[in-house]
Amino acid sequence: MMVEDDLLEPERCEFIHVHQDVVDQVKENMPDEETLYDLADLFRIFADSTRIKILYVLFESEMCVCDIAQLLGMTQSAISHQLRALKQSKLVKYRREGKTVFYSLADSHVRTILNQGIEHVGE
Amino acid sequence: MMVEDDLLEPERCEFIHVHQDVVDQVKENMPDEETLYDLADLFRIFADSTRIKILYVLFESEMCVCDIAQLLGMTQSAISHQLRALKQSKLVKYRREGKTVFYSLADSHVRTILNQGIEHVGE
DNA sequence: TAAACATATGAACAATAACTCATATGTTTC
DNA sequence: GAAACATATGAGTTATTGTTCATATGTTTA
Repeated sequence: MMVEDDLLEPERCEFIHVHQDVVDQVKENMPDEETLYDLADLFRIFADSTRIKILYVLFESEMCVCDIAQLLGMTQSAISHQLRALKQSKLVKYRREGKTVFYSLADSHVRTILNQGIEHVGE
Repeated sequence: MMVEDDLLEPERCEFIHVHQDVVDQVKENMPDEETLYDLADLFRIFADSTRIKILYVLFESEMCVCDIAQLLGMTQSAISHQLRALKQSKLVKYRREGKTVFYSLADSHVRTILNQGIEHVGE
């Protein structure tokens, strides 16, 4: 009739081996769940080569959607969708000038993050 | 009989507006395709909160798979799969001691990248 | 060598996401 | 106001991925 608890978690070992103070340190320094999800969402933006290309383009100059599409050899629609993602993550900002919308980098962390990435992959 | 070329690319504007020297700068500073894919692959590893948690855990101490699973309240299998991804990206390294495998951080860039991310999301 | 334990991994499933296509919105010019 | 242009966006399709489940591999001890 009674179901044993340990039967429900068969894949984890029973005891933790590291010292309690390490466990405490981990819990103290671990960001809260919400921050962790925000972090993952942010890095997901960098996890696509099209978006990385757009960021590299914007390193040089602010630019309209049309020019970015031309430069990267992609459709206006595809670029616009990706700019939306970059905008939502506050990595780029924009200003309108007549029919044209100019995008530019919004954040100084972008360069550092990409540079550290480049260093890691070894280029 | 002949199909016009411009009918095949209806979504891009015809001309590029920025000056040629900007175009040249972009092409000069843009990493090559392979590097861009490697970069995207690297950031894809950071794009998951489970893997970020594992990295934060390893900030404190090297640790066995079992302890990481316990600490994060997840199955051994799930953690092992993610450690594999982290290993393949050379973000963690491991050493075997009897039945136990200890994982630790392999790269100093990890902290910088995560710290910049934290700063960006504003914590 | 058998049993117990720690870890790794293949397959399946559900969820997410990039691009395309079609179309809508916003702005300027005639 | 209509036409032309620049940009944005919803829906659909295909591809990718995180977790679970079952099981395999590797190590120690009896």
